[in-house]
Amino acid sequence: MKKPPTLIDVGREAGVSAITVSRALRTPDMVSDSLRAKVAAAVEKLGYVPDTAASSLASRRSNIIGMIVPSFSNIVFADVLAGAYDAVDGTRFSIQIGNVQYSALAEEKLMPHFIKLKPAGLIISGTDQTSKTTDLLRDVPFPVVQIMDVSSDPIDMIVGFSNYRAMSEAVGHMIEQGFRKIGFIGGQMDPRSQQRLAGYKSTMEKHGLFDPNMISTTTKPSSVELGRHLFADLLQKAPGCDAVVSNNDDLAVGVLFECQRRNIRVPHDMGICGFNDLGTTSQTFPPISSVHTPRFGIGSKAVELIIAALENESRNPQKTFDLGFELRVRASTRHSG
Amino acid sequence: MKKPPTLIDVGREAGVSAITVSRALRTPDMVSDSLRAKVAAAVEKLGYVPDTAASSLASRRSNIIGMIVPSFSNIVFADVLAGAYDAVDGTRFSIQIGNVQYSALAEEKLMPHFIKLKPAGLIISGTDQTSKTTDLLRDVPFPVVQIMDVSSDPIDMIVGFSNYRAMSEAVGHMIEQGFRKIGFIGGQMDPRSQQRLAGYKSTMEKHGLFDPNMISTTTKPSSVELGRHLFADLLQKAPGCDAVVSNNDDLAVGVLFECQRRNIRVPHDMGICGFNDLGTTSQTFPPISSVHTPRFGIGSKAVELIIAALENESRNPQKTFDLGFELRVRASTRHSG
DNA sequence: ACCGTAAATGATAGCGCAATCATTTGTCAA
DNA sequence: TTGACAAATGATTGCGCTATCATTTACGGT
Repeated sequence: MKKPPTLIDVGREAGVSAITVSRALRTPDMVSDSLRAKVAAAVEKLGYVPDTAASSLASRRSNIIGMIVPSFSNIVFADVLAGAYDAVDGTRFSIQIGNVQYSALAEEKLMPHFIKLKPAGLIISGTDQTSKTTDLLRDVPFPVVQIMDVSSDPIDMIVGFSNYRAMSEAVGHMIEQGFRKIGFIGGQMDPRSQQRLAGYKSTMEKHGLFDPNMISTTTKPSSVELGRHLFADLLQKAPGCDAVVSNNDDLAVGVLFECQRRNIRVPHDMGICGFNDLGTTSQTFPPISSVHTPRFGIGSKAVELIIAALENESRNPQKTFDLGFELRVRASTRHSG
Repeated sequence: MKKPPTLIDVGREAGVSAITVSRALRTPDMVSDSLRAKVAAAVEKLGYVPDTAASSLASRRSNIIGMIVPSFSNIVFADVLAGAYDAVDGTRFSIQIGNVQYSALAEEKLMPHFIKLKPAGLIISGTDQTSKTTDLLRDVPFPVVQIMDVSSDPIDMIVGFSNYRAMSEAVGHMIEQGFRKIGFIGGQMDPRSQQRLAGYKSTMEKHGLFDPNMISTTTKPSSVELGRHLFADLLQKAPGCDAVVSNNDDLAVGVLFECQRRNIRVPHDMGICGFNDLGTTSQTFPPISSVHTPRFGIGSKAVELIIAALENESRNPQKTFDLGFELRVRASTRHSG
């Protein structure tokens, strides 16, 4: 294990000083063409790789983009992560993930450590941070992007869609299709899911259809199995149910399976609408309607905003980026047609 | 934005020197009880958080555990990540994830950067690194754990299960149940999936049942939709098929949906067996048999091995950790019974 | 040729911490 | 009480890089 080369070694190889090499690598248009070529050759020959720790220490900033996700088991965040990683690919940035398991308190505890990384930017989920977290983040010298939601008062920037309107539209569609006793089931009732529930509630109320017995939720993590149980629970509390909307696709798939088991015909006897459009719902028999959400795009957009904020002196004045949603109507909610 | 406190500030607050504070925090049993208490109070009062960049630079090592995964979209790795994050929780270690999209070449390119982090350890998937990657990793001053496989010749340590034996057992079970024309479908045919295919092939051959027409694979990412297509393809190539095994659960779920659509009765007309037991297969109607794999356990064990290797001077001589698998027999393969 | 200016490169110092070596304090046997 | 030794604490230095300031070189107008 001989010692890896430093800037000094590269400089010696190229016949220049270390600081010049540093410049050639970080700000290539500030040096001459010939130098750039010499340095590139020396880097290649020696296999030089920069020391990020030393760089961070000296420059008082790192190329890490911090990303705090509530969970790995929810495939929703897998897509967001994929988008984020896609956007850093080929740049000098890298991503550091923190997992806080849907706990705002865990997030608060994690925050000082992420801040101490002097990251290029930070991505966090939703708008329901603790006030301590919010206070910290409002005073931080790097861009902060909240994701998966929209808000008129973001900490800094926010990229997402309106959970409230998305669910409202889904419920409106089902009412239009002639469903009347539409139940709501929800797992992992985090703040975004609460907004979906609010959208459900207000739309039902607007049509004089709301009945609190038609709601069955839990804080347990969402899963196909949970969907079956919540649906069974719902049928017991509100036997006349003719449709279900859920706050996540896996619940909706569970409802379909339970219907198959009980010989409940979909959509004739029971309409089903999922949320997020995670891929399975389009493949079931019958296919299940769902609200498609731009998860990958949210991840990549969040990263792009951070990189852009760093490069442009004049920050983009736009703070809220609503990437929208799209109701994908499938057989499971075609009642009247 | 006043400057965050350093060890010197904490030392001043506690009435000792900076280096003593450093010791009190890193090696608490080398200092007196009273000092430990004083330092803890000062840290608390000032809100001191260590600077990882400075620490890494000075100590020539970091507390980062590198983890290279082939993909985020495959839920298999979400579980592994969850296990790994669970195991670092409460320790001084953190995880840095690299995503290489099933490309050994991308992995090779990423490797020098991960090594330059001077990580506490590195976790990589499978045993099919490029020879350059292997050479690099054999000469590295930190523990390396390969996961998702077993091998008699790991780079350093390996945690997983035998993909070959797992699939062999699944196929053996189906033969035992009276299925004869058992097809194999596979998406994302990475090296582990190739081993599963090999297990299928050898077991079929052993019983004189092998027919190359009953294999339908692709390198496209596994999904429910892909399962439907591969199954349709299989039925065309081998119309007499009476069962299917897949290299991943989502394919198996797709097969079930396609059977429902075509009015093929499961298991009467068609047996189905999945792989990984990702949660949905146990909930379908009928439930689908699958091979349960210890994904969470693999992630946590890999991290624990790295932490243990760092703490014990005498490294554990055991290098291979076979965490096993478990065939979960469900209705979809109960043919004879 | 000369100066002024811009472009290109260099020298120095310090980021915050831990490795290393040095010193002080405490403890106990004889 | 003293000396020997261990335990506890301190001083110095440098990890590899970049911020900052300083210097050299290039070049065009007069």
